Amino acid sequence: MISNSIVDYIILGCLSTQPMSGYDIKRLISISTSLFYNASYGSIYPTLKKMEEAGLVDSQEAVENGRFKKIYALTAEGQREFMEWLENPPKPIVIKNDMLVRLFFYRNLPREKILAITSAHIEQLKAFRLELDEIESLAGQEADKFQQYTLRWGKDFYVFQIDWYEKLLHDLEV
Amino acid sequence: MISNSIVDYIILGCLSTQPMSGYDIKRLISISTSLFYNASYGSIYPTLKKMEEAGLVDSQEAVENGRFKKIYALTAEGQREFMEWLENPPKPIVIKNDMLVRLFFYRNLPREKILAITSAHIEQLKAFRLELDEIESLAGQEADKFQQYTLRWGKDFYVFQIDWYEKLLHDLEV
DNA sequence: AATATATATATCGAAATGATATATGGAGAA
DNA sequence: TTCTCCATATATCATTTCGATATATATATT
Repeated sequence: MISNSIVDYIILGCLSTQPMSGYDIKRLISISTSLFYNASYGSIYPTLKKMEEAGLVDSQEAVENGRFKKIYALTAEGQREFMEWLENPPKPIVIKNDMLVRLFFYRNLPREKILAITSAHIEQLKAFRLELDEIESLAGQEADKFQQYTLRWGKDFYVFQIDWYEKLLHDLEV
Repeated sequence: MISNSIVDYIILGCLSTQPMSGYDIKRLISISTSLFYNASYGSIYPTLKKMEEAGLVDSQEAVENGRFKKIYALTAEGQREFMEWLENPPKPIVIKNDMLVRLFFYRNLPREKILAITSAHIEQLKAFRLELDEIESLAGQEADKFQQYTLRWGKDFYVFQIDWYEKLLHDLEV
């Protein structure tokens, strides 16, 4: 394999648990890694095709509930490639944080609008924080120790953000 | 303007301080927003061209230290567009966190390798945390209150991460 | 004089996103 | 019953973005 995109390895990792379809992978990602690494259909399906050509996965067409399904499974080569990747050190984090970009330029905005947007943002963060409890009750049962750690990270990160913006609000109000 | 990429508004925001070139914008981003929103030349130069065609910026060719330079400035329309954007609520955060993806799959990795990678990751985070002090001494003088807040966020976020992984390390060691 | 680094613009291939197209099965309402 | 809506499922398309590289000149270092 030439490319080394992280999405490749998320997909291999999903298949290391059990064989599944592209749709299943997308859904699994959305209730597990999407918080800290998401992937779209537009990257999952071409990646599966590419990795099948490279011999890292193989597919088997199946009919489930009358519906056509293409089940992908790890090959020995794919398993080897995944384990090799897992031993490597991680790349630095990449963030796209719209709220902080706006904050960076808020000198241009009247105070009351800043307060309103910040308050609304805190409510948004609290809602996302609560969604994680739902995800936990959905996926938490069969999650292993490490998967539970990453869920914990998500919760802690939202608490960090909520606290941070509440402190900002307090600073701006006095 | 049809597109609404955040990068468009980072560029407009940079130009709202003073007229500057694409290279200047890239450098300014790298010591300010890059931590929470980065942009490459491959997006800055085409965006400047697009926005000039849309009438949001205009350019003026100049020679500085014998070198050719294309200085972009905000138009009244660009200023208006930027202010309008600034009043809107932010989009949700997007993260690409390689370390957490790996952690998610660490059930497959021997314990001592997990400990080694985590320790190295903490050292990385500490180094990035220290780089922010350098950035502060570089850009901190002329930074306004809001720009200082975003720098503070960066520092707090790295401290959060360092604490979090140190706690993880402790959990895994006992 | 030679080499490396910083300034500066620009573009390219590869990858990712967000949206949409297509199609079927099942649930519930009219 | 039939109609509509939603979930399942695969796939692709236009647009955006990244990371790398090409090109060229000025300055600093050796």
